[in-house]
Amino acid sequence: MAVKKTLLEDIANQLNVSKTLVSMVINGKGDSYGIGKKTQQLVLDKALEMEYTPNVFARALRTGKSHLIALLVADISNPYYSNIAKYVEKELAEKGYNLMICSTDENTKKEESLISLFAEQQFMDGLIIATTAISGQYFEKEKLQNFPIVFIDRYLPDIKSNYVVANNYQGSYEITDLLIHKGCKNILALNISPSYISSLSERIKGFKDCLEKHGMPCDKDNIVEISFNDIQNEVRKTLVKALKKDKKIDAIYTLNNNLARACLNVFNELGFDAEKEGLRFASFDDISLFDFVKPNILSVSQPIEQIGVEAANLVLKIIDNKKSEQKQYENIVLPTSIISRL
Amino acid sequence: MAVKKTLLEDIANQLNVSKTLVSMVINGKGDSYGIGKKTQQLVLDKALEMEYTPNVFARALRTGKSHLIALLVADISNPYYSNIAKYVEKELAEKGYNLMICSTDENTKKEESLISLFAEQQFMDGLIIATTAISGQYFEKEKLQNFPIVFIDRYLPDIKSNYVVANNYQGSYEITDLLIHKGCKNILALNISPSYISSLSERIKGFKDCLEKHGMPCDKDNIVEISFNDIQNEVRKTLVKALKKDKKIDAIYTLNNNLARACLNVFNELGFDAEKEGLRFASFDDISLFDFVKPNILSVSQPIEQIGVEAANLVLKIIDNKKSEQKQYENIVLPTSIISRL
DNA sequence: ATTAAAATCTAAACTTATTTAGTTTTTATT
DNA sequence: AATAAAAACTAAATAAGTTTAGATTTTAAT
Repeated sequence: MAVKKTLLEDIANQLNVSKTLVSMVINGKGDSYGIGKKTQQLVLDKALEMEYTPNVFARALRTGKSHLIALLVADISNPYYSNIAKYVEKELAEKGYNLMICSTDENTKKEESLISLFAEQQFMDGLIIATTAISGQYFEKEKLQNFPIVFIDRYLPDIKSNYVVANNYQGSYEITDLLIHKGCKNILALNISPSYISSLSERIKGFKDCLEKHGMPCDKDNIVEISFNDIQNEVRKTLVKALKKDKKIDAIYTLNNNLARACLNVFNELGFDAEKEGLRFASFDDISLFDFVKPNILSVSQPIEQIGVEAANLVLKIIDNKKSEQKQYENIVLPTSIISRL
Repeated sequence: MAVKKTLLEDIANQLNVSKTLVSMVINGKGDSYGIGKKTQQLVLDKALEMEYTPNVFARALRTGKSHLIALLVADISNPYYSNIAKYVEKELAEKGYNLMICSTDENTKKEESLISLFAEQQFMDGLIIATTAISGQYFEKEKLQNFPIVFIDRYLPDIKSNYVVANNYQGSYEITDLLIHKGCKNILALNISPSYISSLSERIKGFKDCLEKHGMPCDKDNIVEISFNDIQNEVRKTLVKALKKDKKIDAIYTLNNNLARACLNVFNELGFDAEKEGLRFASFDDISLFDFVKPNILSVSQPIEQIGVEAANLVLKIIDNKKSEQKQYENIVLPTSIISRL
């Protein structure tokens, strides 16, 4: 009934050679092990004929390499992550690796249990992660010390690590600068809490520094933290309050695409026309559909393809370096660009 | 230097029992194999203390089960797929399975090689796929006969299979009906070629049937096929021509979200204001940002969460049924809803 | 105190590859 | 033809679990 798979041994039996030899040839080590040319061809032909595909598990068990890389993100349905995932996958596929994508739901416990599953028994050869961790503590575990990890989007300032991130500080500084040049005097920045995440804290820093440089005050009312679990409601409350204040705001700057979306929803709910009211709207993260959204969105675009490609190559590099024991860290910071839509 | 992992045997040695016993207890089969209660507790405690995590490969090699499900989609950065992925992942995680997501780039060769890798050596316990295949031929391969596969989004009419799809026919019929009720007399439908894909052909059928029912002509000019590899350019050409024709079109209906995006791009390029020109815009697939896009988009929304959840459960069900040898197919067709935005 | 029955536990086989440490065969040299 | 060197090949160990078949040990019954 069930078709049984072709094994190395089946090929060996058909050709009256050892499975050792077959294994060597299949793995392209025929020459280095001094297997005769004709024999090699025979094996290759027979393998094709019998539709041989190696058992991934037996191979990984023996070699300790799975040729799998995991990508852990908070939410794969977020276009920022799913676009990165696309490029990571593409780049890895070219190098003979498969990618396993998992969502952690911004849940640190889930993140840790996945890392444990993936790393501790070398299920994965490496890991690319947009971590939700507060501190680097978990990653200092002895068992993770030798495991190739590349952080993307965010890094953990308290530990040494390999990471690939956008220049969040500069992007944020520049978009703030643009708003100010367009005449904005009272900008409301919406941030996500928990805001310890490096990318967010740097965006905030860029925002503050820019205000300061222009001699503009930045009181508490200018930055509101929205808690991740209740974005929509908290944004609504915040906007309703901010829009009817005496000292009217003339720009809203959301620190990520989820917040931008939430704001747009509130505008719709309230029937608020930002453009008519002379309110500028800016956001970190650029999404392709922003091109068609009203009001116009000024945005900071991250080099998504580059982040994906660099992260993939960095993790492979670390895997290669593992043999040579020297441990050093690479930190890649990529420039953002401003999409001005005016 | 490198920390060595805890093995079953390490636990066994510490407790002076056999690794057989440890394995049984770890797998929750202590009772059924008649292992004493105290012994079980000892093993569990020791395993925790030594931070034991089983080697996934050794286990999978012996049992033939990996507890991995693969999700193959054409493009993970398409929000339609990434949203489905999110729910599939969530549902599977609850049942103790991990999901591996891969993009095929609408490339049939890549799709086949991934399926071969995943299925033929039981790398994966099951597969959920939005196939790019033209026919069911590849899936009739003997080696795939016993492999749990669930099609999503599209199915292959020429073979029996398990699938979970939206009711493309009805969704398309309804949105066409809505356009007509709004007074549209000359609708331009943009389709993707290759259009043999079941979801697209059914959408076209719904469109045509609805026109016919209303006694409206549907000549060749009403449906244009855009080839997948050059969407943007072909859409531009098509629209430029259509907008300056004598018999002016009064609605555009794009058959998926990629086409919608391309149309919006062209509107922007041309500075064409659809609303002012009295042109309605409709699209199959609803994307959350459509809420804020100008012109207003009438759309067919697919039950994304439901598709993900049903697909996950169906593949698990097939895996369970495999033992009992009876082979029957489940075809789940879920209703769509119209988002009218007027 | 035996013996049978029930309760616990274990040795060894098994999963499918890779790798080590050889062995056998062929070729070249004297 | 004998020997050394090179080329071609292989048996067995190994990776880390699970499962089978059977061995002990304990308890219960006479």
